[in-house]
Amino acid sequence: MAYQTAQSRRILTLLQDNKERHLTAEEVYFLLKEKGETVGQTTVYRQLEKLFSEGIVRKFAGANGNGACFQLAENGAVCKAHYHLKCTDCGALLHAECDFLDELSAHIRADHGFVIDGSRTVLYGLCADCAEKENRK
Amino acid sequence: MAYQTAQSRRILTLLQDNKERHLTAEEVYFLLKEKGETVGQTTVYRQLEKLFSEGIVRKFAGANGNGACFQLAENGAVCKAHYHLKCTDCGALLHAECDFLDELSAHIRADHGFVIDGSRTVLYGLCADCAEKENRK
DNA sequence: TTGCGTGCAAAGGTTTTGCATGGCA
DNA sequence: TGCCATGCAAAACCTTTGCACGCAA
Repeated sequence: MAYQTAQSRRILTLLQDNKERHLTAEEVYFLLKEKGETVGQTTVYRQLEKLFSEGIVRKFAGANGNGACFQLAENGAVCKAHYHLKCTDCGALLHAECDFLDELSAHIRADHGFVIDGSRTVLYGLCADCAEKENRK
Repeated sequence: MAYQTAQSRRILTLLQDNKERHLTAEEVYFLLKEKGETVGQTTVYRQLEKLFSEGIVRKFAGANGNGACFQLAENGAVCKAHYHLKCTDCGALLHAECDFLDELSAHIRADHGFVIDGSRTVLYGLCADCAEKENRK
Protein backbone atom coordinates (compact mmCIF):
# COMPACT_ATOMS: atom_id res chain seq x y z
CA MET A 1 0.00 0.00 0.00
CA ALA A 2 1.48 3.19 -1.13
CA TYR A 3 -0.50 5.41 1.15
CA GLN A 4 -1.16 5.05 4.82
CA THR A 5 -4.64 6.10 5.75
CA ALA A 6 -6.69 6.04 8.92
CA GLN A 7 -8.72 3.16 7.50
CA SER A 8 -5.80 1.01 6.45
CA ARG A 9 -4.25 1.50 9.88
CA ARG A 10 -7.48 0.54 11.62
CA ILE A 11 -7.73 -2.67 9.66
CA LEU A 12 -4.12 -3.60 10.31
CA THR A 13 -4.51 -2.85 14.00
CA LEU A 14 -7.60 -5.00 14.20
CA LEU A 15 -5.76 -7.86 12.56
CA GLN A 16 -2.89 -7.47 14.99
CA ASP A 17 -5.32 -7.58 17.89
CA ASN A 18 -6.76 -10.78 16.50
CA LYS A 19 -3.64 -12.59 15.44
CA GLU A 20 -4.93 -15.85 16.76
CA ARG A 21 -8.21 -15.73 14.87
CA HIS A 22 -9.36 -16.19 11.33
CA LEU A 23 -11.58 -13.29 10.39
CA THR A 24 -13.89 -13.00 7.45
CA ALA A 25 -14.21 -9.72 5.63
CA GLU A 26 -17.59 -9.32 7.21
CA GLU A 27 -16.19 -9.85 10.71
CA VAL A 28 -13.50 -7.28 10.12
CA TYR A 29 -16.17 -4.85 9.04
CA PHE A 30 -18.36 -5.42 12.08
CA LEU A 31 -15.57 -5.53 14.63
CA LEU A 32 -14.38 -2.17 13.41
CA LYS A 33 -17.89 -0.84 13.58
CA GLU A 34 -18.18 -2.00 17.16
CA LYS A 35 -15.03 -0.14 18.00
CA GLY A 36 -16.55 2.95 16.50
CA GLU A 37 -13.97 2.85 13.73
CA THR A 38 -16.30 2.35 10.87
CA VAL A 39 -14.65 1.57 7.57
CA GLY A 40 -16.59 1.05 4.37
CA GLN A 41 -17.12 -2.53 3.32
CA THR A 42 -15.56 -1.84 -0.02
CA THR A 43 -12.44 -0.61 1.66
CA VAL A 44 -12.30 -3.65 3.92
CA TYR A 45 -12.39 -5.96 0.92
CA ARG A 46 -9.87 -3.91 -1.00
CA GLN A 47 -7.46 -3.59 1.90
CA LEU A 48 -7.62 -7.27 2.77
CA GLU A 49 -7.02 -8.22 -0.83
CA LYS A 50 -4.13 -5.81 -1.01
CA LEU A 51 -2.59 -7.03 2.23
CA PHE A 52 -2.97 -10.57 0.97
CA SER A 53 -1.26 -9.86 -2.33
CA GLU A 54 1.57 -8.28 -0.38
CA GLY A 55 1.88 -11.38 1.76
CA ILE A 56 1.03 -9.49 4.93
CA VAL A 57 -2.07 -11.48 5.63
CA ARG A 58 -2.97 -15.07 4.90
CA LYS A 59 -6.14 -16.03 3.16
CA PHE A 60 -7.98 -19.22 3.88
CA ALA A 61 -11.01 -20.93 2.50
CA GLY A 62 -13.82 -20.81 5.01
CA ALA A 63 -14.80 -24.09 6.65
CA ASN A 64 -18.02 -24.42 4.71
CA GLY A 65 -16.81 -22.92 1.52
CA ASN A 66 -18.70 -19.73 2.08
CA GLY A 67 -16.41 -16.84 2.63
CA ALA A 68 -12.68 -16.33 2.72
CA CYS A 69 -10.96 -15.87 6.06
CA PHE A 70 -8.00 -13.65 6.71
CA GLN A 71 -5.29 -13.63 9.32
CA LEU A 72 -2.17 -11.63 9.87
CA ALA A 73 0.91 -13.55 8.86
CA GLU A 74 3.47 -13.92 11.63
CA ASN A 75 6.36 -11.57 11.16
CA GLY A 76 9.34 -13.33 9.72
CA ALA A 77 8.06 -16.69 10.75
CA VAL A 78 5.93 -17.32 7.71
CA CYS A 79 7.85 -20.37 6.66
CA LYS A 80 7.81 -22.01 10.01
CA ALA A 81 5.80 -25.18 10.14
CA HIS A 82 2.72 -23.85 11.77
CA TYR A 83 -0.56 -25.45 10.87
CA HIS A 84 -3.99 -24.52 11.93
CA LEU A 85 -6.52 -26.90 13.33
CA LYS A 86 -10.05 -25.66 13.11
CA CYS A 87 -12.89 -27.28 14.97
CA THR A 88 -15.84 -27.71 12.66
CA ASP A 89 -18.16 -27.85 15.61
CA CYS A 90 -17.37 -24.95 17.90
CA GLY A 91 -15.18 -23.02 15.50
CA ALA A 92 -12.16 -22.97 17.79
CA LEU A 93 -8.86 -22.38 16.10
CA LEU A 94 -5.81 -24.19 17.41
CA HIS A 95 -2.25 -23.51 16.47
CA ALA A 96 -0.11 -26.55 16.08
CA GLU A 97 3.52 -25.65 16.19
CA CYS A 98 5.35 -28.87 16.44
CA ASP A 99 8.13 -30.77 14.82
CA PHE A 100 5.87 -33.50 13.63
CA LEU A 101 4.46 -31.17 11.06
CA ASP A 102 7.90 -30.54 9.70
CA GLU A 103 8.18 -34.24 9.19
CA LEU A 104 4.85 -34.28 7.49
CA SER A 105 5.93 -31.61 5.04
CA ALA A 106 9.18 -33.41 4.38
CA HIS A 107 7.42 -36.70 3.84
CA ILE A 108 4.80 -35.33 1.50
CA ARG A 109 7.48 -33.59 -0.46
CA ALA A 110 9.73 -36.62 -0.68
CA ASP A 111 7.14 -39.28 -1.33
CA HIS A 112 4.44 -37.38 -3.11
CA GLY A 113 6.38 -34.56 -4.72
CA PHE A 114 3.98 -32.10 -3.23
CA VAL A 115 5.00 -28.95 -1.39
CA ILE A 116 2.47 -28.09 1.27
CA ASP A 117 1.74 -24.44 1.79
CA GLY A 118 1.12 -24.15 5.50
CA SER A 119 -0.13 -20.63 5.13
CA ARG A 120 -3.07 -21.85 3.11
CA THR A 121 -3.85 -25.10 4.78
CA VAL A 122 -6.26 -25.66 7.58
CA LEU A 123 -6.84 -29.05 9.09
CA TYR A 124 -10.49 -29.54 9.95
CA GLY A 125 -11.82 -31.79 12.62
CA LEU A 126 -12.99 -31.74 16.22
CA CYS A 127 -11.24 -30.14 19.14
CA ALA A 128 -10.84 -32.07 22.39
CA ASP A 129 -13.99 -30.64 23.95
CA CYS A 130 -16.21 -31.25 20.97
CA ALA A 131 -14.81 -34.70 20.33
CA GLU A 132 -15.73 -35.60 23.88
CA LYS A 133 -19.23 -34.24 23.50
CA GLU A 134 -19.55 -36.24 20.32
CA ASN A 135 -18.56 -39.43 22.11
CA ARG A 136 -21.10 -38.92 24.84
CA LYS A 137 -23.92 -38.88 22.36
CA MET B 1 -33.39 -39.11 0.26
CA ALA B 2 -36.69 -40.72 0.71
CA TYR B 3 -37.62 -40.85 -2.91
CA GLN B 4 -35.55 -41.96 -5.83
CA THR B 5 -36.06 -39.79 -8.84
CA ALA B 6 -34.49 -39.58 -12.25
CA GLN B 7 -32.67 -36.42 -11.19
CA SER B 8 -31.27 -37.77 -7.96
CA ARG B 9 -30.00 -40.83 -9.81
CA ARG B 10 -28.36 -38.71 -12.47
CA ILE B 11 -26.52 -36.67 -9.89
CA LEU B 12 -25.35 -39.71 -8.01
CA THR B 13 -24.18 -41.37 -11.20
CA LEU B 14 -22.25 -38.30 -12.21
CA LEU B 15 -20.56 -38.24 -8.83
CA GLN B 16 -19.68 -41.89 -9.16
CA ASP B 17 -18.16 -41.23 -12.58
CA ASN B 18 -16.07 -38.47 -11.06
CA LYS B 19 -14.99 -40.06 -7.83
CA GLU B 20 -11.52 -38.70 -8.16
CA ARG B 21 -12.56 -35.11 -8.66
CA HIS B 22 -13.92 -32.32 -6.54
CA LEU B 23 -16.92 -30.85 -8.27
CA THR B 24 -18.63 -27.59 -7.53
CA ALA B 25 -22.39 -27.36 -7.72
CA GLU B 26 -22.00 -25.42 -10.92
CA GLU B 27 -19.81 -28.13 -12.46
CA VAL B 28 -22.33 -30.80 -11.57
CA TYR B 29 -24.99 -28.73 -13.23
CA PHE B 30 -23.03 -28.19 -16.43
CA LEU B 31 -21.67 -31.72 -16.69
CA LEU B 32 -25.19 -33.06 -16.50
CA LYS B 33 -26.30 -30.60 -19.10
CA GLU B 34 -23.52 -31.76 -21.41
CA LYS B 35 -24.72 -35.31 -21.02
CA GLY B 36 -28.17 -34.15 -22.02
CA GLU B 37 -29.40 -34.95 -18.53
CA THR B 38 -30.41 -31.49 -17.53
CA VAL B 39 -31.31 -31.07 -13.89
CA GLY B 40 -32.45 -27.78 -12.44
CA GLN B 41 -29.83 -25.83 -10.54
CA THR B 42 -32.07 -25.71 -7.52
CA THR B 43 -32.28 -29.46 -7.51
CA VAL B 44 -28.52 -29.82 -7.85
CA TYR B 45 -27.98 -27.67 -4.78
CA ARG B 46 -30.67 -29.42 -2.80
CA GLN B 47 -29.52 -32.90 -3.71
CA LEU B 48 -25.88 -32.17 -2.96
CA GLU B 49 -26.80 -30.69 0.37
CA LYS B 50 -28.95 -33.68 1.15
CA LEU B 51 -26.31 -36.17 0.12
CA PHE B 52 -23.84 -34.29 2.25
CA SER B 53 -26.05 -34.33 5.32
CA GLU B 54 -26.47 -38.06 4.82
CA GLY B 55 -22.72 -38.50 4.67
CA ILE B 56 -22.82 -39.82 1.13
CA VAL B 57 -20.76 -37.01 -0.30
CA ARG B 58 -18.00 -34.94 1.18
CA LYS B 59 -18.05 -31.20 1.09
CA PHE B 60 -14.93 -29.13 0.85
CA ALA B 61 -14.15 -25.49 0.89
CA GLY B 62 -13.00 -24.29 -2.49
CA ALA B 63 -9.34 -23.32 -2.73
CA ASN B 64 -10.02 -19.61 -2.90
CA GLY B 65 -13.00 -19.57 -0.64
CA ASN B 66 -15.41 -19.19 -3.49
CA GLY B 67 -17.63 -22.17 -3.82
CA ALA B 68 -18.05 -25.46 -2.06
CA CYS B 69 -16.79 -28.61 -3.73
CA PHE B 70 -18.39 -32.00 -3.48
CA GLN B 71 -17.09 -35.51 -3.89
CA LEU B 72 -18.55 -38.92 -3.38
CA ALA B 73 -17.36 -40.50 -0.17
CA GLU B 74 -15.65 -43.83 -0.66
CA ASN B 75 -17.93 -46.66 0.24
CA GLY B 76 -17.10 -48.04 3.61
CA ALA B 77 -13.67 -46.54 3.52
CA VAL B 78 -14.64 -43.17 4.86
CA CYS B 79 -12.49 -43.49 7.91
CA LYS B 80 -9.40 -44.54 6.09
CA ALA B 81 -6.63 -42.02 6.26
CA HIS B 82 -6.98 -40.50 2.87
CA TYR B 83 -6.07 -36.89 2.51
CA HIS B 84 -6.32 -34.69 -0.45
CA LEU B 85 -3.57 -32.51 -1.76
CA LYS B 86 -4.74 -29.74 -3.98
CA CYS B 87 -2.39 -27.71 -6.10
CA THR B 88 -3.19 -24.05 -5.75
CA ASP B 89 -1.55 -23.34 -9.06
CA CYS B 90 -2.86 -25.84 -11.59
CA GLY B 91 -5.77 -27.15 -9.55
CA ALA B 92 -4.63 -30.76 -9.69
CA LEU B 93 -6.03 -32.98 -6.99
CA LEU B 94 -3.82 -35.69 -5.56
CA HIS B 95 -4.90 -38.48 -3.31
CA ALA B 96 -2.47 -39.30 -0.59
CA GLU B 97 -3.17 -42.69 0.85
CA CYS B 98 -0.26 -43.51 3.00
CA ASP B 99 0.54 -44.68 6.46
CA PHE B 100 2.26 -41.49 7.37
CA LEU B 101 -1.07 -39.79 7.50
CA ASP B 102 -2.30 -42.30 10.01
CA GLU B 103 0.61 -41.32 12.15
CA LEU B 104 -0.24 -37.71 11.70
CA SER B 105 -3.79 -38.26 12.87
CA ALA B 106 -2.58 -40.28 15.82
CA HIS B 107 -0.05 -37.66 16.78
CA ILE B 108 -2.42 -34.74 16.53
CA ARG B 109 -4.94 -36.63 18.59
CA ALA B 110 -2.46 -37.66 21.24
CA ASP B 111 -0.53 -34.45 21.57
CA HIS B 112 -3.08 -31.85 20.64
CA GLY B 113 -6.33 -33.55 21.55
CA PHE B 114 -7.64 -32.81 18.13
CA VAL B 115 -9.40 -35.34 15.91
CA ILE B 116 -8.74 -34.57 12.28
CA ASP B 117 -11.58 -35.13 9.88
CA GLY B 118 -9.90 -36.30 6.72
CA SER B 119 -13.11 -36.01 4.81
CA ARG B 120 -13.12 -32.27 5.28
CA THR B 121 -9.48 -31.48 5.11
CA VAL B 122 -7.58 -30.51 2.05
CA LEU B 123 -3.88 -29.76 2.14
CA TYR B 124 -3.03 -26.90 -0.16
CA GLY B 125 0.28 -26.37 -1.83
CA LEU B 126 2.08 -26.98 -5.09
CA CYS B 127 2.19 -30.22 -7.03
CA ALA B 128 5.52 -31.51 -8.33
CA ASP B 129 5.11 -29.91 -11.74
CA CYS B 130 4.11 -26.52 -10.47
CA ALA B 131 6.72 -26.51 -7.75
CA GLU B 132 9.33 -27.10 -10.40
CA LYS B 133 8.00 -24.29 -12.54
CA GLU B 134 8.09 -22.08 -9.51
CA ASN B 135 11.74 -22.91 -8.88
CA ARG B 136 12.73 -22.10 -12.41
CA LYS B 137 11.47 -18.58 -12.07
C1' DT C 1 -0.51 19.14 -6.88
C1' DT C 2 -0.76 14.26 -8.02
C1' DG C 3 -2.87 10.18 -7.81
C1' DC C 4 -4.04 6.60 -4.54
C1' DG C 5 -7.66 5.50 -1.17
C1' DT C 6 -12.42 5.85 0.14
C1' DG C 7 -17.25 5.00 0.12
C1' DC C 8 -21.70 5.12 -2.01
C1' DA C 9 -24.50 2.84 -5.17
C1' DA C 10 -25.01 -0.47 -8.59
C1' DA C 11 -23.67 -4.66 -10.82
C1' DG C 12 -22.15 -9.58 -10.74
C1' DG C 13 -22.07 -14.17 -9.30
C1' DT C 14 -23.51 -17.82 -6.34
C1' DT C 15 -26.74 -20.04 -3.26
C1' DT C 16 -31.30 -20.18 -1.02
C1' DT C 17 -36.33 -19.73 -0.67
C1' DG C 18 -41.47 -19.53 -2.06
C1' DC C 19 -44.76 -21.76 -4.43
C1' DA C 20 -47.30 -24.46 -7.69
C1' DT C 21 -46.74 -28.62 -10.22
C1' DG C 22 -45.09 -33.34 -11.06
C1' DG C 23 -43.80 -38.00 -9.80
C1' DC C 24 -42.46 -41.85 -6.49
C1' DA C 25 -43.95 -45.19 -3.26
C1' DT D 1 -53.43 -40.99 -2.45
C1' DG D 2 -50.03 -38.68 0.34
C1' DC D 3 -45.88 -36.54 0.34
C1' DC D 4 -41.53 -35.59 -1.27
C1' DA D 5 -38.97 -33.70 -5.18
C1' DT D 6 -38.67 -30.49 -8.91
C1' DG D 7 -37.98 -26.17 -11.20
C1' DC D 8 -39.12 -21.56 -12.22
C1' DA D 9 -38.64 -17.03 -10.58
C1' DA D 10 -37.45 -14.07 -7.06
C1' DA D 11 -34.87 -13.09 -3.06
C1' DA D 12 -30.87 -13.18 -0.25
C1' DC D 13 -25.90 -13.10 0.09
C1' DC D 14 -21.32 -12.05 -0.64
C1' DT D 15 -17.99 -9.71 -3.39
C1' DT D 16 -16.54 -6.66 -7.10
C1' DT D 17 -16.79 -2.50 -9.99
C1' DG D 18 -17.77 2.50 -11.53
C1' DC D 19 -17.31 6.94 -10.26
C1' DA D 20 -16.68 11.27 -7.84
C1' DC D 21 -14.60 13.11 -3.89
C1' DG D 22 -11.05 13.37 -0.13
C1' DC D 23 -6.65 13.00 1.68
C1' DA D 24 -1.60 11.39 2.07
C1' DA D 25 2.80 12.33 0.34
